[in-house]
Amino acid sequence: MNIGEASERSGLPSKTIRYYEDIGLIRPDRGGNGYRDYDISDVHKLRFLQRSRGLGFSVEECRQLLALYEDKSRASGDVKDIAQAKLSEIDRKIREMMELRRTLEHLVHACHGNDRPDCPILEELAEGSVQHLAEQHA
Amino acid sequence: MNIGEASERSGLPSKTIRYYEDIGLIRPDRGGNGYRDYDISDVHKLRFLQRSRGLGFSVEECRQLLALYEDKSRASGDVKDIAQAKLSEIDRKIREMMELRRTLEHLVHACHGNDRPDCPILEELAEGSVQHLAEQHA
DNA sequence: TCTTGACCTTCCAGTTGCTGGAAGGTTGAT
DNA sequence: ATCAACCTTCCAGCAACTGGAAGGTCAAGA
Repeated sequence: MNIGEASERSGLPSKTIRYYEDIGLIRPDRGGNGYRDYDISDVHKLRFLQRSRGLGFSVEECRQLLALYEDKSRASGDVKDIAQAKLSEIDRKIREMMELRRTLEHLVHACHGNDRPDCPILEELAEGSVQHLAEQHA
Repeated sequence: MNIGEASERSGLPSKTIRYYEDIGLIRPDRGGNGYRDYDISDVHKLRFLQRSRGLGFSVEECRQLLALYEDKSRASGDVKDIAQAKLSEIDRKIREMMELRRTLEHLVHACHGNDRPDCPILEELAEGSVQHLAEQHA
């Protein structure tokens, strides 16, 4: 099938599929006209990529997962390790975001939001009461 | 003061400070030797930038906030609007991440993680039971 | 005075993961 | 014949820096 159909079936834009080929994630055949020719197993891989990217795995992690996916002799522990590392990372990001949210909400509530020029949000950004947060992100 | 001291005092790497100048966020003086010369108000702006970036504002949003910060006649409502929009965005991101976390955790728990080749994580990635999630992210 | 090392300068390139557009070839239908 | 809708490659750009090369400057010590 052509790239357009592979795109529809995998849920990935054609541009992205070509990009994945550029970086060596998939290698479809070529027809006599120079068009890429995808078979069903290519579509499987593309869907696999679409889902794992959607789950927050980086392209490099996806490359590892795909290699494990294709390697029938792999150990499931290898996969679990990658997923678990990603889980911790997500937990960390969630914690950071909640901190962020708390600080921002505090600022928003402190601001009367009228037409007068004094603004607690800018004051705190300038003075540094929110420094602990800013540094957490650095 | 030179860029190194401004860097220390603001908590931003010199590279980043030069970059902020490139994109027009600050305009320090230059000494006779061509070195950038920062005064205390430059350091205030840099700290302001460091904190607002740390709070998740994009550089363009920081540019707006900085303009408001410098404009003594601004209305605090303008600032509140920006902060509130950012708050909603963060809420949305947190919700997405929690979804992600839930799915990943499910996968990790389903996987026995031993040396046998069958792996529930890869199976689900391949079969698409996590599709609802992947699509949320697209 | 010379030299060393820590600064500073500019410019160019790379990162991640695509996305957009230009310029052109192919295909299928009317 | 021609038209749209495909497909191809290549080049450029997004955010927000970061790294490195090549070179200028400055202060202190031998």
